[in-house]
Parts: sequence; C-alpha cells; structure tokens
Amino acid sequence: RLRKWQERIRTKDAGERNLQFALSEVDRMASALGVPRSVREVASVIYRRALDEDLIRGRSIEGVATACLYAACRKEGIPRSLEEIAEVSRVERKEIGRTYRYVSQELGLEMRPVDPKKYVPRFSSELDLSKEVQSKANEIIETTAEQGLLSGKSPTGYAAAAIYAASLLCNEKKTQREVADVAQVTEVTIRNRYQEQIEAMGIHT
Amino acid sequence: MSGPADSIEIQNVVASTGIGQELDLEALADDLPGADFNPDNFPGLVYRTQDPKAAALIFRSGKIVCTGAKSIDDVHEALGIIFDKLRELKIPVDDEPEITVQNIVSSADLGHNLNLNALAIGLGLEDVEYEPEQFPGLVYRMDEPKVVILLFGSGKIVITGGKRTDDAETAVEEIVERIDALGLLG
DNA sequence: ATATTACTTTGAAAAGC
DNA sequence: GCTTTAAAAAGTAATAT
Repeated sequence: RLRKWQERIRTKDAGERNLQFALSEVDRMASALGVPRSVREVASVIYRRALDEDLIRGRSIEGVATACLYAACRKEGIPRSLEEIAEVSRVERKEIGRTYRYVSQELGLEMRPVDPKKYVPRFSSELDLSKEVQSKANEIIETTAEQGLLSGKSPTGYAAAAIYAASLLCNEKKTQREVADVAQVTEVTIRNRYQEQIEAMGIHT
Repeated sequence: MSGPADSIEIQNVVASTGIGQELDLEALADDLPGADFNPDNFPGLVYRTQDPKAAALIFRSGKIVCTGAKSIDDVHEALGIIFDKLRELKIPVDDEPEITVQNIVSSADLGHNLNLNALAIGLGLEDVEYEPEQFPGLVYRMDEPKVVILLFGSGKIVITGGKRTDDAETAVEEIVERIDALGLLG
C-alpha cells in the first residue's frame, strides 16, 4: 500500500537524519577511547548496515552506535571491554552487551571470541611492565588456554591474572589491586584465575 | 549403556491452562492464604504450592500459568491442588481443564570438558553465541528438535525451549554427535 | 582472604502498558 | 519491549565475616 511505502520512506529518512548523530557519537566515544580512525570507519560501516537492515527499531541510536563501536574494536583486533566502552557511553553495560549480541547475530558478523592476549600490551604498558613480562604473560595465556582453561572465562580477567603471574615471575611485581584496576576486574577474579594458571603451568610458589 | 542421555534431569516445566471462568483477583487474594497480588507490578496473582513445589500465576481471565514443577505429573498435581482450592471457594472450575506444556528446562552432563572456543568455531559462528565476557555458557540454537542448548566448559549443559519430554533426549544425542564429529568430545 | 548472596544467559505462557 | 514465575549451568561482583 501507498501508506506503507510512505512510512518506509519516512523511517528511512529519519534513520538517515539520525545517522549523522550516530556517527558523531561513534566519533566522540572513539576519541575518548583513543582508538585509531580505522576502528571508527569499521564502526560506521556496521552502523550503516544495521540501519539498512532495520535493526535500530525499538533500540536507542546511542545503544546501537556504542555496540557497533564495541564490535569494531574487536574486529580490528584492539578490543575494549564492555566496562571500558560503557565508561564513554551513556548507555549501560548490560544494554550495550545485549545490543551487540543482537547486531552481531542479525548482521552475521561471525565474531570470534576475544583472545586475552589482545589485552596484554595495553594493560602492561599502563602498569609500566617490561616486554619480558608481556612475553611471559602471553606464554601463560597460550599454554593454559590450550589446556582448556579458558572456556567460559572472561578475557579481561584471564589476561589480568596472567599479567599478575608474569610480573611475579619476572621480579617486577604489581599488586593484585593494581592489575585489577587497569583490567577493571576484582582481585578475587585475579586470584582465582591466577591459581588455576599457575597450577596448569606447573609453577610452585 | 549409560550415556549423556541418562544424565538428563528435568529442572522446570512451564505449562498453561484455564478454568473457563473470570476471576476477581482482589477477592481471591484475600481468600487464598499466601497469595501475592500486586496489580501495579504485574496483572497476575502468584500462588505457590508446597507439595509438589510450584508457582502459579493466576489471571483475571481465569487463565493460569504453572512453573517450577520438576515433572509433567507434578504440573498436573500442582494445578489439581489449585483447581480444588478454587472449588472450595465456590468458584466454578471446568471438570478437566486442558493443560498445555509450554517449555521444559532440563540439565545433563556430557561427561567431558569442552573447549568452548573450538566449539564455537566448529559448530559454526553463525549458529552460536559465545560471549564469555557476558556469560560463561555457549548458546546453541538447534532446529530439530527446536531447542536452545547452553554448553559449559565442564561439559554440563542446559536444554530449554522444548515442549516434549523426549526433546531433551533427542537434543542431547544430536549435540553429542555433532561435537564428536568435530573431534571435540574428550 | 574466604564465604554468602546476587546477578548474568536460555525458553514459554499469562494481561496490559 | 517491559513487568512476574521457576530452575539449571558457571563466572563474576558486591558485601559480610
């Protein structure tokens, strides 16, 4: 019917008008996170696809824009945790996560689970840890993940524990609290992952 | 042979029915000891049975949802108790209201640890939702039977969305086959 | 530092906003 | 979409001891 057609045009126009706002939000959040321009471009492409596929109905523009940025960071291999993303968004973590899963599923993004090693360089530099510690942390993650220890565990907590363990092994000790703060996880999580990883690595303390 | 299918345990059954009679929930809330009714929050009155343990949501239309029972027999038993309670209050209840099972939640154990990362890729990223940052389980939507399976690193699983008792059994056999075909079953 | 308690996910129905 | 009900899985978080 003509009316339905007109309505489609109307919503499409509205979507196009809001596109500018969405992209400016992606830009603002990306700047706050300090991610490269390539990530903003990928996020923009995903948002346009979501708009074309009519995935924005019933959700906030800000929520979809944030979810697209989260997905883009992961696609570009420089993941930000939902906590970090939520810090620069006005949408709460839970909603960002839900929207991301929806967009990811509907657009068939086929995102692979985040590799904890992707967090090692950034977290380590924030803690002023050497390259040796980073290599050791990567080794711990690689080895223990192969043993199946990673299943079901949060990538940030897993990376945090490996960094904590590596800092001890390399005599550049950081406290659990220091590592927990940069990774935005609790000390309890670091403790739990640390124990498992140390045991799986056959290290005694 | 004891296989994963033998480890299946029904954890919750959701069913709906109706007494074929409109109800005054305000009055019912006063007459039924232990009834919770907060129309501002939710239009249904909540009534819990002790044995078998279940919770019923009773609506003004006379339709009832029963949840929390551990078997289909328990659903019938719990609803039977509620029908009798209503009859005691002189509320006319159909002789044998039709009870429809809407969802069965079951748990099972595959008996082996699972590498969820490998499984997510092996089962096909398009059919899988695995976001350990948000939830430790891998969500797998199966078409036949039409159920959703939550798989955990321990090998324990949850099957939900099915309406028949044997849906869980069929689903477990199917998922075991698929995981085994990928060489990911211990 | 450990022990509770609570929240995350899946599915379905009900009436109404 | 949301509201309420129940239950399992296992990880994480907040709070208590």
